[in-house]
Amino acid sequence: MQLSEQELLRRKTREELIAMGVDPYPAETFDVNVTAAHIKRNFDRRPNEYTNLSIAGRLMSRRIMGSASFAEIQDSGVRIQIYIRRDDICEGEDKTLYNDIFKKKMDIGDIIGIKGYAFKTEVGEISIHVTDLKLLTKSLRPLPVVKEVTDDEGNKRTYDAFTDPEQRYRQRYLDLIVNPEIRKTFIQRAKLINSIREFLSEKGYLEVETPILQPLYGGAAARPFKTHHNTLDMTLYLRIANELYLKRLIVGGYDGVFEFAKDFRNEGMSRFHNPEFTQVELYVAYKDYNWMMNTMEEMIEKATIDLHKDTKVQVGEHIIDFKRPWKRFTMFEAIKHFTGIDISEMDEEALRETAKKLEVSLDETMAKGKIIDEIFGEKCEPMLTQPTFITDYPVEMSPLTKKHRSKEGLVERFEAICNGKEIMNSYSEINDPVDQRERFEEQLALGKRGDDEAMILDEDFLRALEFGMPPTAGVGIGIDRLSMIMTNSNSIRDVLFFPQMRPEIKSRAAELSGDEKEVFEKLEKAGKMELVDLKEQSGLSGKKWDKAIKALTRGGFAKVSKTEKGLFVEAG
RNA sequence: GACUGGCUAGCUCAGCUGGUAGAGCAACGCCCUUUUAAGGCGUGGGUCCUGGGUUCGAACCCCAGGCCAGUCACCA
Repeated sequence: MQLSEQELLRRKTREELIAMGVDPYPAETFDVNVTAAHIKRNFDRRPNEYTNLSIAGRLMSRRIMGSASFAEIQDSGVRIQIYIRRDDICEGEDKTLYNDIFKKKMDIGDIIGIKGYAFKTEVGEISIHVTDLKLLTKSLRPLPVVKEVTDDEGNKRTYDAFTDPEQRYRQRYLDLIVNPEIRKTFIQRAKLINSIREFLSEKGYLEVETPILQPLYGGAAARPFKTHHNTLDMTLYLRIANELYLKRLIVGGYDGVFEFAKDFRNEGMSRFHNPEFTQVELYVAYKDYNWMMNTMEEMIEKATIDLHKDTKVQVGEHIIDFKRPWKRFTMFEAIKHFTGIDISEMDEEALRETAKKLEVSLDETMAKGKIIDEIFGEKCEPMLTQPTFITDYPVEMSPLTKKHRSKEGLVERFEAICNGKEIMNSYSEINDPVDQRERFEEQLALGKRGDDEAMILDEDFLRALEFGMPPTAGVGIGIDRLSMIMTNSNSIRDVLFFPQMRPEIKSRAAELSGDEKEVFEKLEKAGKMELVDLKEQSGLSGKKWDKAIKALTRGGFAKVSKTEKGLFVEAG
C-alpha cells in the first residue's frame, strides 16, 4: 500500500507519542458527563449547569493563535467549539501538553476527551473553556474537512462537501462523521420500525424469528441466492420471503405473528432494489384482507404521526398524506379510471388488443392475468401518488391467495401503492390445502416452461395446511421503500447504511511487471480458469510460465487449486 | 442491458485550439491570548482511472477496458 504524505506523517506522530509516554489508544475509561447537543440546547437557560463538564469527541477543526486556540469537537453528529489556552492546561513550567501534544501531535480526526466549563465567546458562540485535555484515539487518515458557514441572512453554505455518492456508500462511517445530517434518515428509519413493532405488539401479536437459510425457498416470485451447508452436505437458499414459515406458526395456534425479516433476492439492482432488503410480514388468524386494509392504514397513519407529528410527508415534489381513510380501487376500477376502458369482461384476445392500443408492450407467453397486471403497472401505478389500496387481483399472479368470495377469476388481495410504488402486499391466505396444492402445481408447470421465478411446491407446508390453518390475513410491508418515503430519499441506498456495492478492486496489475502482469490481467478478467488454458493463452515458454505463475501465487495474486476435475487457477 | 455524464493532490474543483499540472481547504515551518470558511509569510504533496494508439509532444484527440452516478429497460 502506497501511503500519502499525510498518512506517513500521522504514523510518525503516533510513534513519537508512544516514545514520549503518551498512549495514543489508552485503555481506561474516560467518563463523559454531557453531550454537545445537551450543552447547546440548555446553556442559555441554565448557564451554571456546565461548570464541571467532561466531554469527548472527534476533533473537526482547529484555529491556532499562538498560545491560545479554538477548535471544534463533534460527538453524535453535533459540533461544539472549544477554547484552549496554553496556561490553563499547562499550569507549571512544562508546556508540552499545549505546545507539543496539542499543537503538533493532534490532528483533525483525532478523538479527544476534555474537561472544562461552558461559556460564550464575545461573538456569542457557546463554547467550552478547556482545563484538561487528553488524547483518546489517534486518527491515521486525514478526514475530509467540510466547512459550514451561516451568513448574515442566516443561510447555510457548505464548502468542500464530501459528496461523491460512491465514497459515501462505501465508507459510510466517514459519511456519518462528515455529513451528520444523514443521521436523521437512519433515526427516522429506526423510529418507523419501532412504531410498527409497538403497534403490532400492543395488539398482542408475537414477534418471531424464522429461518433465513431455507432448504426450499418460497412465499414470493423471485430468484434466490444459493449456498451450501457442509455438514449436512445440502443446498440451502437465502430466504426470498418468510411467509410459509409464519403461516406454519398460525397452524401451530398463534393468533398473530410478525417478523422484521431480511429477505434476499438475486435480481437486478436499482434505486428501488437492493439484493437484501427488509420486510415486516404479519399474519393474523380469523381475519380477511378487508380487516387488514383497515388495520394497515391505521398502523401507517400512526407511524407517520410518530415520525413527523403529522399525517403529511413531503416527498420530492409531492406532499403525501397518510390520513385515513385511503383511496380504494379494485384493479379493474383503477384501469377504467386511468384509461377509460372497462376490461373486466374481456377475454385474452380483447385484452391483447387493448394493451396494444394503450401501447403497453407484451410478449407471447403472457396470459390473461399477466396482461392485466402489465396494463395496471404501466398505466395506473405511476399515477398513484397518494396512498391507495388496489384490490382484487387476477388469480394467475397470486398462487398463495384465496380465491375471491364472489368474483370469478380474482383473488382477495390488495396492494398499497404510494408515490407510484408498491409499499405493501396483502391477502386472505389460502387455507384449503387442496386448492393450495393445485396452485403450486400450476406454478410447477410455469417453472417447466422456463419461468425461473415460479414457486416451488413445499410439501411440508402443505402438510401443515392439511392439519388445518384458520382463515388468515397476511401482509408484507417493504420497510426500505416506506423509509424512502418517510425520509424523502430518492434511492434505497440512502436508507441503507451499507448498500450492496461492487467490490472495490483497484487493478493491482500495476505492481507486477512483464509476463506476470499479462498473465494476471487475463486471469483477472476470467476470475477462474483451468491452469492449462491460462498457460496456453499466455503463450509463454514452459520456463517463463513457471516463473510468472509462481510469482503470482507467492504474491497472493493467484491461487492454484486441484480438484477431481483438474487444476484450476483463481484470481487472488 | 442501453443511453448520458463523471473519474486530475487527503477533500472540493479548475486546466483554452494538444506544449509536459493549478487554486482553496487540509498538511509541514514560522508569527499570533475570544477566533469562526480566523489571518499573515514560506514549503512540500500528483501512476491526471487502466491499457493501447496518433503525435516531436497527450490530463486533453482516437480505440479498448474498469469503476461510479443518473435515466430507461428488466425485475417486485
